[in-house]
Amino acid sequence: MGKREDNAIATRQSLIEAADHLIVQKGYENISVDDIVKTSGIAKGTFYNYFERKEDLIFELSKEHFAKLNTQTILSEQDDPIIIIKKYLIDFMSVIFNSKIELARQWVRYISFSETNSNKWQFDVQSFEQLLMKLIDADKLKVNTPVHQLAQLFLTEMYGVIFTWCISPKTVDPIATVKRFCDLQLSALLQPYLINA
Amino acid sequence: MGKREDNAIATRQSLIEAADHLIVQKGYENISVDDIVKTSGIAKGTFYNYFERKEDLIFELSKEHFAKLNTQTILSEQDDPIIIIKKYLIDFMSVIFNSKIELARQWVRYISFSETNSNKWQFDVQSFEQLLMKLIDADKLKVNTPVHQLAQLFLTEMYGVIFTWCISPKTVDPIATVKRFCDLQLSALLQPYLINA
Amino acid sequence: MGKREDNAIATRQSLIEAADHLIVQKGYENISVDDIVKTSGIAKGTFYNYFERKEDLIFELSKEHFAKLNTQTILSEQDDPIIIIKKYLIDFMSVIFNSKIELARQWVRYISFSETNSNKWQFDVQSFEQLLMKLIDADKLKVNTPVHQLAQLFLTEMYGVIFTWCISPKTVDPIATVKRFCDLQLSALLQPYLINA
Amino acid sequence: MGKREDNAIATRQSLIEAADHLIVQKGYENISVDDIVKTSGIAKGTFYNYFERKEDLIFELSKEHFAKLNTQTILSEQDDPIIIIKKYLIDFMSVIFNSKIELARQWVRYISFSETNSNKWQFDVQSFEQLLMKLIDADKLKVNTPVHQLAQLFLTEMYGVIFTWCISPKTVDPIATVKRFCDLQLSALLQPYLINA
DNA sequence: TATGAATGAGTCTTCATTCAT
DNA sequence: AATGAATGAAGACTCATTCAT
Repeated sequence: MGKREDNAIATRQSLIEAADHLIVQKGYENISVDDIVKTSGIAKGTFYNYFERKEDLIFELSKEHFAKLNTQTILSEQDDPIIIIKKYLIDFMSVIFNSKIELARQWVRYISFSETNSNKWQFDVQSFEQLLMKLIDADKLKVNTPVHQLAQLFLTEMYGVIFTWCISPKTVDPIATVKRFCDLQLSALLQPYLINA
Repeated sequence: MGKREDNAIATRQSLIEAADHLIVQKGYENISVDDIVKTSGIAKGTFYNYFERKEDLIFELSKEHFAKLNTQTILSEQDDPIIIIKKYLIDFMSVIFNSKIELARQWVRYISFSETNSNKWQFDVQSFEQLLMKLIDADKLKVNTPVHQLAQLFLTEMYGVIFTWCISPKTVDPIATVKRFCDLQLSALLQPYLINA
Repeated sequence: MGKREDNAIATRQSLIEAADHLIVQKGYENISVDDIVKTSGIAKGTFYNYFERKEDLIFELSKEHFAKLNTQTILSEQDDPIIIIKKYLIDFMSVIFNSKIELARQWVRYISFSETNSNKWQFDVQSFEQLLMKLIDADKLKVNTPVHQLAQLFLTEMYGVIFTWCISPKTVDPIATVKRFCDLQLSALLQPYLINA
Repeated sequence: MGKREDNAIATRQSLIEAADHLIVQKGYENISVDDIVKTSGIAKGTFYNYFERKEDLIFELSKEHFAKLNTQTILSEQDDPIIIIKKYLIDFMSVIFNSKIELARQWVRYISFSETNSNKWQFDVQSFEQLLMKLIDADKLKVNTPVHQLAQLFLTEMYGVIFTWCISPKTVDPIATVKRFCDLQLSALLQPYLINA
């Protein structure tokens, strides 16, 4: 409501943005509260009015941060489910590819840090499951499609591409790899579950 | 005659083992030289007789770990190339699975840190290429098999499995995932290149 | 209203004073941040709120010391330029002599460390040049007096005295040496440029 | 006698030379026993067979080191004592000037470190006293010449020149300064003690 | 005598967190 | 709610010295 609340929200946002900015430059492990408050121009004490511990901001951040990497599930009006899925996967990879590789690396490092960071993975699997379920609802896939299994399988491939890209950006082209994956395997994998119009 | 030399080697080994032990418990970033020397019962100064900086030990460790994670390419006397490949991939994953998950996590974090660590990936791809070439030589695959492409594809999947396992060990079962991958996709992918006896 | 600011200034001053005190006792190279904070009763971390590195405090100190060592050029109402100059040189030396010898030593070591510390020397030469020029203006020295040359000559002698005093305080008496220098050489050196009333 | 003794002397010398070499590069305070033994290729333990403590070598070194800066008192067959003295002083300064300025700086820093290092100064004063006494013996100076006083006075000037050269090598030309000093003051100072042939 | 591994006190520096203003 | 000075534990690294071989 009031101006005060707005200011408070703005302050909080400043801190998050500063941290976000710093993470890309220095990596998760190497940002200090000092860095954050200096970058945001906010007093150190103020930081602790908003976050009980540094970790809290990091957690907050991961939500903000990886939201950027989330694909919008837009079910195109396309007919062919294979093309729909291919588009989805390419979009998914594009979002990551278009971010800087450093961001992707930080993400890999962060996400593999501990089980508490598995949200993104869970979320991605669920999103893909939803896509498949929409396709089922739209009578484009059979009701017995093993939604969860396929989602895991596809996402595993996606994560593998991201990972190997981080490892060897010169020899791995993420988008091309996804395209190849789709062309080589998609129809084979989905064949049993397709409903032919 | 090498009592002193033996002791020296033992000391060095103690340090490495202590570090190795601690990494599994606390993770890469959270082990201190103090921890290491206390665990190994060696004086702090001694540490620096063996490693110029803490990083050097970490590097040393990574090398050991990488070595551990290398699969022996043993071409079994099996007939069916699909079974041979499946066995190879399962062996590959078993080596990693049998190491502690913390070790795998450290490896993921380390390997994704920068391009300079891409050797393992290159090595793994090459190893798999060699397997495929052996199969070609043994007249089990056609000579036009796209060796490099397939190797990248399979290894990407493997790396994806490792990665997602690190992220979400409770929902991902690496060995089962590899088996499922093989069952669902191997024959489809290799079909065009199989030579039927 | 500046209670906090006042405290901060006091803290900073405590640190400087503690360091100053320690330097006299132990010498430049032998004081540690630990010593300083223990002496001043301030927490170690606080030190680094005020000085980015130990060196910075040392530099700060040098500035203070240099300031202390600067002689006030007060042109006395004396008639005889020789007496005026003698007084000036004795004053100059007294300032240094009255500081502890350790301080002088630190100064010698600091100032000779590199060219970047040559300000004090330049400043001293200029100050003496100004004295001579005032004497010219007051019609006590001829206008063709080689101001710069004489200034360098005299100051070289002064610096030599300080240096040898630091080396051998038992055999060198700085004030007496300056007096002797004046008595033996001043009239001879200035003779050509004196204006007799 | 034996080979053993020779070796021992050689080892000792190696250590001194290595330290000597390092001092010019890194300064008195910054050389470590480690540096010394690495440079000389001798084992660390061996160092302590020759010197009880690091300081002992430093002391040893100062003797060797500054011996280099000692002028050979060669009484030329010149007639005029003023010219003889001038030549001596210029030689004195040349030795220092011809060494690198860094060496001179180290020397200034070292020599001013504490009273224990006053040998060089004492030695220089005595050498000059000897010169003056030779001139008295040769009937070129009167027997009532204040040998010690003049020696101190001249050497103070010399040390002043060295010191200011270290401080401001760009504005101070040691040799020229000595020449100027001699030309301006030598005859005036010696006048009372000259014996005219 | 020569060796070099072992030692541990000591050094600088960082940083998350607290708290009086 | 905002501030920023104060804190002290913890970290990496150095180095003169000892001592068993």
